[in-house]
Amino acid sequence: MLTLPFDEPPPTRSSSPFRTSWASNQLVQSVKTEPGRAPEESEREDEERDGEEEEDEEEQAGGLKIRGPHKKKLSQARLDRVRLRRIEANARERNRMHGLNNALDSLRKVVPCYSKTQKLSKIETLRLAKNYIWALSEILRTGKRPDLLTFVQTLCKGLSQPTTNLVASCLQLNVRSFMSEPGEESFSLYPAYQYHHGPEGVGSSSADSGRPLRPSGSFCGPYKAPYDSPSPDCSSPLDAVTLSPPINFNGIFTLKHEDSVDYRSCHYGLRYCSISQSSSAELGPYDVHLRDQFYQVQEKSNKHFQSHIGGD
DNA sequence: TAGGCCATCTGGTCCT
DNA sequence: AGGACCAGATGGCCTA
Repeated sequence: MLTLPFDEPPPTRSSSPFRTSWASNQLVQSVKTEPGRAPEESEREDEERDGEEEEDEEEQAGGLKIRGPHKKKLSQARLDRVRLRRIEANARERNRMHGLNNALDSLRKVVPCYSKTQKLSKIETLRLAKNYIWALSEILRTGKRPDLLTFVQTLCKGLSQPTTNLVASCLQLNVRSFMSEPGEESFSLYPAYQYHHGPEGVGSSSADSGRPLRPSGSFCGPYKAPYDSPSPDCSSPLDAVTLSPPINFNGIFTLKHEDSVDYRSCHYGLRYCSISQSSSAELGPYDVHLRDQFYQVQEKSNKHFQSHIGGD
């Protein structure tokens, strides 16, 4: 019998059959009885264990070689050693995957819409992170700030509907406003501004009324393609005309998080962004600021936006 | 109940 | 030889 050869406690998932066999700490037995283990493997090992004098019977089936090169018979001691190594390898693999999952958790915390209660799946986390990186890098590259809706659209490219919904709800956007294909009749935009202030505060889109969606000189001018280069998913930039709500997404969204995030500990994006003062000013409220400037700037930005809304 | 997601085991490959 | 990495297989859990 082996004791746990690993410094890490067993995984917490008690329902796993592997976990059960692991917890039982019955080395050989676990090898024999592990669910999910191909039965023929166990049989093979039994043969190997029992018939050392037999000449590789399992390698021949109807005259066809079904396994690799001729193998030497393993002594019982060697067999035990192989099993031990297998179990150690399993533990290492488990730890490796735990490390990978920890890294993914870290990633979840620094992409938009982090929530402990509604975790993004692994694949969605990676996709969102990729979109996020791409969008931020485009902002830095062009020095232009896209409007919120476009930013969200970019973030959601390639994401599943549920994740898209999550991002949208985090940003308090009407999902339909950016899920609809450009050109579709239903492509109306009801961003957070309307969400908060009602339709009268928004009016209709500038496409069907002469009235701009926001005061001139406000945060977002009439829509322009926000990015010069295609998105990572090779979609064309999405068309949108929108009014940007007072949401900061300089890597940090003002979101409806169930679990509030301590942004001071999440200085994602800020570490590796060194932007000039001028470009920083140009970027406006959504853009990357040095960490120690963040709260100050955010407050200013929101005030600025509020004053526009109030005066409209 | 099907499908998505996940944790784990496993054997193969590559590298040191 | 042994560790890291990878992909396939398997089975459990959860949700629509």
